[in-house]
Amino acid sequence: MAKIKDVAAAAGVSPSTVSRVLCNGPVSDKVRKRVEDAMRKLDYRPNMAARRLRSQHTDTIGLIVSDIRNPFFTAVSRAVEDEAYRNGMRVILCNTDENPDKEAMYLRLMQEERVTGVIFAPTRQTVASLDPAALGFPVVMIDRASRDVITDAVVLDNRRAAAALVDHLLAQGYRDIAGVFGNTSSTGTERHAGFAEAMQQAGLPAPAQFVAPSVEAAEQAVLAMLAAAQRPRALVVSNGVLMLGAVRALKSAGLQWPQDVALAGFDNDVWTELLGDGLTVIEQPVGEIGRAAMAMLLERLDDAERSPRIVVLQGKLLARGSSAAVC
Amino acid sequence: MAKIKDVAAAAGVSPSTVSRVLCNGPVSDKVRKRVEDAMRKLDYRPNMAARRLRSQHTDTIGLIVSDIRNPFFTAVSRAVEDEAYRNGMRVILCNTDENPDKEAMYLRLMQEERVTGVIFAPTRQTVASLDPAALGFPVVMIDRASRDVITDAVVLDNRRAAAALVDHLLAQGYRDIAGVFGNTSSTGTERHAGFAEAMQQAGLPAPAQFVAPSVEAAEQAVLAMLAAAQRPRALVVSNGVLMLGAVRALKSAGLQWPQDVALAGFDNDVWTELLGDGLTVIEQPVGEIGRAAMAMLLERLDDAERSPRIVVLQGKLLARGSSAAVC
DNA sequence: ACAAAAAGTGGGATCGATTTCAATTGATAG
DNA sequence: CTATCAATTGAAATCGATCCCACTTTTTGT
Repeated sequence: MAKIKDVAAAAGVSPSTVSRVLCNGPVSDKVRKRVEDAMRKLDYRPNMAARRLRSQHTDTIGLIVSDIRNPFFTAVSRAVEDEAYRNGMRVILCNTDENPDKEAMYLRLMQEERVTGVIFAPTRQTVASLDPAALGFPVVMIDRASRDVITDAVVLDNRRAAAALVDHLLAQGYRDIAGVFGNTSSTGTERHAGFAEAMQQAGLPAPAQFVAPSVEAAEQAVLAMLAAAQRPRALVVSNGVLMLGAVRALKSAGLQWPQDVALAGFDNDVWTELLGDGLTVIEQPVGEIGRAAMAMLLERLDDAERSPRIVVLQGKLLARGSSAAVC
Repeated sequence: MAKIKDVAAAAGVSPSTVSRVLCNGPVSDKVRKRVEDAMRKLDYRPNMAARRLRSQHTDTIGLIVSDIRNPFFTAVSRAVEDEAYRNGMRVILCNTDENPDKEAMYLRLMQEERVTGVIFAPTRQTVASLDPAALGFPVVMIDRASRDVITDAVVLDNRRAAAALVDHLLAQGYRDIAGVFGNTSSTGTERHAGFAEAMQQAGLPAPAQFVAPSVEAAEQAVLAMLAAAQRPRALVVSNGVLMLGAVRALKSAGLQWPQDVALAGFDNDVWTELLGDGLTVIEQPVGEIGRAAMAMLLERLDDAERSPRIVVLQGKLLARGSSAAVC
């Protein structure tokens, strides 16, 4: 494979000059053309490892999420990658399965890669123990954020969104409402807070379950809730993955929604509108979240000193059949 | 940030020796421990760019798919990444949107990265024009493959699977069966072939539509088919994305399945089992596809000379309500 | 106990680019 | 026509590791 020296020789210039046309340095048009021709002729491909080593910037960002199969993260990832490539950067994607050990390992990996920055959806545990300053690269958190702001972050207004679901259910006439929340992320905590607050404001108890963030865990939990002495009349579910579990539980218990149990949750996954008359959900602006995260990262790279900020985006309530008022 | 020289100095050894403990070279236990302590003390992180440049292997693979948001590719990606990280390799993910220009651009990028290998789901157009030998790295195709084998590949037995769907529908008593297929990938072509063959064997006409691989395109096409003078009694749909379009079309046309139109397709996406009594689909072994692709790549790296092979995996027919016999 | 083989270690070249600095060329002004 | 300055270009150092080779130390066999 041709290297820069070969191109230089073929074009009758020095390697420095070739490098300059590569980096858009000052080169006369005549020479530039000659060099570009030589590159084409030799089918030259600059060696990224060499460039990165010498130039000390990798133009690579890390994207660390729990599981790319979660449609929320799938959509965010796609947006992040589009933005990244548009800005000439590469993306390294990591799945942590909400496992703090994997998170630590991938953060370490990011250091070895000397990434320009990282977009990260951390577990609560990691967020509590993380020292972003020691990492050596800026971090933008997504979906989840630390209580006391230390890094940039892009999150949904989770409390408000959860409260909106509750208010909607109340308006539809439901009273016995229970909640199911993920137990590993701050998102679950926040949504629970919004749920509890809204219920309290209505003078109602706010029974809630915290479960592992998997379909199976949610299914089990919801099955148990449905089998309880007095089953809730409506369910608020903290995210799309758990919602899938809830739907499975209802189906296997032979229950209908909203007739037997109303449903409302998060994430406008493609299938939610197809089920019966649709599931009522808070739609998250997934594309915008990814783009905003990438934009914040770029701004941070421009100005390392500016104080960390949190972008809070609003969800959109899509009221559908699963929370319809029962006659 | 500490470099290898600093570690060497701190441990009182030469850089060569530090490198040896990094690469599991021959080092006495005593010295190894001293070096590891120094690494810890200095919080040393090897510079990947430097290692890659010097060692001439990047331990990086490219994964080029049309869209990570397609659940099929999401699942395959996850499997590929798990395997890759298990083998100490990194993954660069690229979305091409079935666009040959983007495919070419990403392949070029892979060359610049000097990737160890690439796992690639190409469009028909690219597969036809691709010269794998000129790329400089091995390619394993997934989901799609060239007619005349030039590279390793992992694919589904598409003809058989499509035929299985047809046979199933026939067995359920359906006769007027139409097909909807993607027009950019060999997968669509193959599945159509299986569909047409099976229909022909039954002495039936095999009306088929080829559409762009998007939900919207499928929705439009199916709407048109449903509005036609004599609408088909059953639909075979070539993949999960198109199936979503078909379902939307049926819904918006106010038609029920299987009462008005039976449905059968590909990809056991989570939601397919939740819709009514479930959608009949061919389940692809998505995890296995990813793992097999990664395994083939590793084997190829071991032995560049062995002749290319294609791994053909079988799909599994999940007969559900959408293709039930109507009384 | 001694020769031969193996294991461990260090020195210095090297991977392929960018960057710094100095040199050259060309343009402009006086 | 020459002095000045800006625009191009080249030479050589450098990024941070690995690898080859030579040298020293230890182990093994007899």
